Amino acid sequence: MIPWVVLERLFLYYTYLESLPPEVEWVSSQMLGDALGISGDLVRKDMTYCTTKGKPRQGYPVGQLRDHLREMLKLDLPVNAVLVGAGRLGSALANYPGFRRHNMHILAAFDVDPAKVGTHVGDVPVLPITELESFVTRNDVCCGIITVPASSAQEVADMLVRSGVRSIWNFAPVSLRVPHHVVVRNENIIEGFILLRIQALEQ
Amino acid sequence: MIPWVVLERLFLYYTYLESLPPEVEWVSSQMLGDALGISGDLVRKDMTYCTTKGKPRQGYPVGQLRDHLREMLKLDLPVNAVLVGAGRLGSALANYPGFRRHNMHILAAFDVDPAKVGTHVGDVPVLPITELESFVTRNDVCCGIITVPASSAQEVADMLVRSGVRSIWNFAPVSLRVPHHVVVRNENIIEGFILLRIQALEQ
DNA sequence: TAGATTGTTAATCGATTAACAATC
DNA sequence: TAGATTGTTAATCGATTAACAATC
Repeated sequence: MIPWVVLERLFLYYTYLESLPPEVEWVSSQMLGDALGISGDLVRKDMTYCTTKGKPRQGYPVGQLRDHLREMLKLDLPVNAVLVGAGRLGSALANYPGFRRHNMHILAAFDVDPAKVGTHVGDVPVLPITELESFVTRNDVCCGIITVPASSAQEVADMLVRSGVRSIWNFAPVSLRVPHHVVVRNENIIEGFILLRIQALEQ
Repeated sequence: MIPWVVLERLFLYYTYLESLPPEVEWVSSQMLGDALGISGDLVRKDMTYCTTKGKPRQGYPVGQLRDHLREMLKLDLPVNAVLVGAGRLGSALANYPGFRRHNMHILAAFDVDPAKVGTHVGDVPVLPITELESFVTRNDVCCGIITVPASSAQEVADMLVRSGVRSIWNFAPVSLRVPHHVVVRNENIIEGFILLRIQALEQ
């Protein structure tokens, strides 16, 4: 119901509020916006999605707003995920401290390489890809993270869909085809770079 | 001049055209769109930014369009970059094969940790952070990639700006403040996850 | 009180979709 | 020719910005 663009900004607000020292009790739309490169107008508009109300001349109550955003973004709800592809990127993600802090639990990584099976990436065990589907089904995994090469990404996505995940986070540089009930987010690494270089070269 | 959203899609088109077998000589807007989850209408609209023209009943000439997109996106122009932060994510990026394929050269990585200095991530040498500014100035580096923790990201960004990079690709979960002439792309890893979990949980 | 800041409505802007004549 | 597909214009949609009355 809340548009994605708004959700993204709500999460930015949340992160910023978390970073404030505890003695800061009020924050104005202007302050919030300036810190994040967003106009104060837009911040106030976004706030209409929150039940937390501001006060003229004071702004918004930091603690209350932060807690409310935390609830809206469901940050307290634990979510189980698996990683497919235990290469360097997979390993980096498995160890990303932000995940645990936000109640995101990567239960296992899967790989085709027999040399990797049985090892760990961080403290995440690497299992054979053949066990992916039964593992997902048994462990209430709702999110699959794809960090395999582009050539096998679709195949992995199909396996994840079959095993019942509701969302896929794709780091392979391809567009995945999945049924409507599965949400996909493409994180096309190279694309960011291309855009940056174009911008930088044009100046 | 071409809007970012369009540039992103042009790159998707390019990637798709590259993946086609050589015997495919023509591609219609419908085909292109279907493969990428984009409407044919929008594909044709995007094509108005290209000088390559399509033909009624045939579509667009694959080879010509691909070459033209390659030129528009300046994929042949080599670009030098440096990596700041030689942790797991930095290491994953240093070894990402797509960069070299797209003429993106990561010349060096920088880190504060003396244990890392002198080693390599992939075939990229790790240098002390104190040498960052002089290295960037001497080697015509136009892009800095930040993979340090959030707490030191702004400091690193300031160093990069001082040394004259024109673009910054930021993987730390903070909003960076930089002058107008520097382009920043934030790749806030955790944000993608948060959005996915909300979508998946709401269904 | 005066002034800062909210909450909300109206105006603007830009991107996508729809429609359709032109064309091979 | 008939039909598929382009290129382009108009309509729609949604997001951001501007404006301003309400309020503490």
